Amino acid sequence: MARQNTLFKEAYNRYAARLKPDTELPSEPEIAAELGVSRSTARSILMRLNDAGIILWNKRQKTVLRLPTEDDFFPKEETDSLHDIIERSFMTRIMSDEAQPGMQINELELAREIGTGTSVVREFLIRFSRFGLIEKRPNSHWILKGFTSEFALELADVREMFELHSAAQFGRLPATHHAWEDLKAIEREHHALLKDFDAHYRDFSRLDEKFHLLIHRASNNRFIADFYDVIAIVFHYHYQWNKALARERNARAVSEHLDYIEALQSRDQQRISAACRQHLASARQTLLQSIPQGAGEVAGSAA
Amino acid sequence: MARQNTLFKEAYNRYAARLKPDTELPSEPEIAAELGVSRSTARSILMRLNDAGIILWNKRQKTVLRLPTEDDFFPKEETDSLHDIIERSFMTRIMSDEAQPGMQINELELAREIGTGTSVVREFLIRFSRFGLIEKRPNSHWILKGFTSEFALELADVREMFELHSAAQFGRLPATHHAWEDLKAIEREHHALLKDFDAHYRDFSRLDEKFHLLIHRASNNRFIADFYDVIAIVFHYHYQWNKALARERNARAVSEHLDYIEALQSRDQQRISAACRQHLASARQTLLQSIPQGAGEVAGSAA
DNA sequence: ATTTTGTTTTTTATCTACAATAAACATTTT
DNA sequence: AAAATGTTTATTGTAGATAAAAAACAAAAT
Repeated sequence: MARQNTLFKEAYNRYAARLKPDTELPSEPEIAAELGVSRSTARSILMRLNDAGIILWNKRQKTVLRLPTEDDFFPKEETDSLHDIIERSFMTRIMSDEAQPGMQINELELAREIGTGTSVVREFLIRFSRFGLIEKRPNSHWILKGFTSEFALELADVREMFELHSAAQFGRLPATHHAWEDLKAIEREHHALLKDFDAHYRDFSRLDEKFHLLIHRASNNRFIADFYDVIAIVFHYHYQWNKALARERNARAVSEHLDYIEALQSRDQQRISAACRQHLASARQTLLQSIPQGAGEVAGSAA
Repeated sequence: MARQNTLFKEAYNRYAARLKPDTELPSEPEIAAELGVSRSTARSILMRLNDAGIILWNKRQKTVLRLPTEDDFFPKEETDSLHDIIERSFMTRIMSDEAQPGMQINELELAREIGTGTSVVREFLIRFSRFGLIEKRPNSHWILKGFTSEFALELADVREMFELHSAAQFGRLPATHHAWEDLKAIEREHHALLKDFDAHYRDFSRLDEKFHLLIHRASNNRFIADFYDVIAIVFHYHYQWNKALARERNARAVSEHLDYIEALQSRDQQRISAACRQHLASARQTLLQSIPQGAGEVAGSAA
């Protein structure tokens, strides 16, 4: 098959879930905009809802007849985009113990294991290469550089440069800028998390990402924003993978965040810089401690 | 056809050009290593050299009979890799006046104009997107963000952060490190350039790239190294494109480079930082001055 | 006159096939 | 035995085909 209609299925599920009984649905362009898809896809969704007897569709009239049942939804396996499937599958492999730095990556083999064509895998690898974890030998294979301590150090260095810059910019934002409200909201979320920390400390990673993203946005720089994707993906899989001492780590990070937020709100560049450094230094520590031991010592590609 | 044998042709030309009359050629693996290709490709080259009567090849015996003539070489158009062709073609379009920021990029159209398949164009665009000049709308087209003043400013900001960091690292390199010799050599090249500046100032761009690359290498950071590709490509096409005032610009840059080199050699972090800032500030100026006027304002193309 | 729906066209995402190239294996030569 | 050559196999790079999705165009309804 040339292409899976996962977008349609995913959007269908999304829309079906939010239907309210005995209501009228808006116009096609409006539905499309709500779902973030084209009108063609929106129409396909309406058509299927109509066929399933969930709505009655006649030109402008679109009446919800009943709520969808479990059976009306597409199963979750069918709604993942190919790109997400490959990313998950690939990251799991990269973070596993079998993955040794210096290892070759075989496009065809990867494609077969994931159950997809080679071109998608290929395009994924090209996109993924900007994360610095793999490298291409032209006319030949990819090489896994691996999640090594060198990687973590290089990542942390750039992160520090960028975040110091962004945090300084943040401190210069005019008082009317909406980022200040966003920061307040994030501060409240931190306090809420602390209220019942034992029950909620696992939610910290989401909040962490949100906080740093807000800061990086202040830089208004596409290269910094793009680099934040690298950090986000590394931390995302890193959190999933290394759960030891999560409670202590997160507790420390929350308290550092609160200092950092306070410093930002003071708009005192000295304080901002100090709080930022403090937090990033301990984030660096955390990342380094989670590197699989022995990684980096294997096969330092000579060729 | 599935694939062009441009690698073979390019390597053939390269090898034919360095043949010396009445000599014996080394073993196949040795030739392959010299050319940076696989033994299969090296053998194809030998086979063709033999067929053309340029060498006599019998197992281990490979005697050069005559030097290749003009006709023996493949024409230059046939030795460019597809990737290079696409890059050139695409950069020319991007830098041209017709290219307005916000414009859509059509894969199929690009492929047709370049005379190639869509997959190569697609993969090129994915790779190219890290330069921050284009952006993808998922399930839809690419958008040209364009060579605007925002782009130049964002690029210059990151460049300054990275180069200050790298230059500081450079200053800490042990005296035995070969980078110091490389720096000396580059210093000499600058002086040589100055000797007959009017005749040679156009060679400066090559030297400029070499100099900054040397500095960035000291950072030993893959993200900084990767980012330098962005700078290099922008400056490469920028130099080609904006030749006005080249002499003055280059004269100024050479003198700044010499200060910068001296500062590095002093290993005094204060001096290094000052010289680096000085030079990057004027590089930023230069880049900004070369932005096509009106870029960034999508609608009206002023006369 | 603008918005909505109906219909058609264009473009992207993905798969498959195949030549070029690399890599592996087998045989010969030193 | 080690290195070189000869031969076969595996993998990448690229083109072309096709379904999904977006976009454009046309007709109808407010």
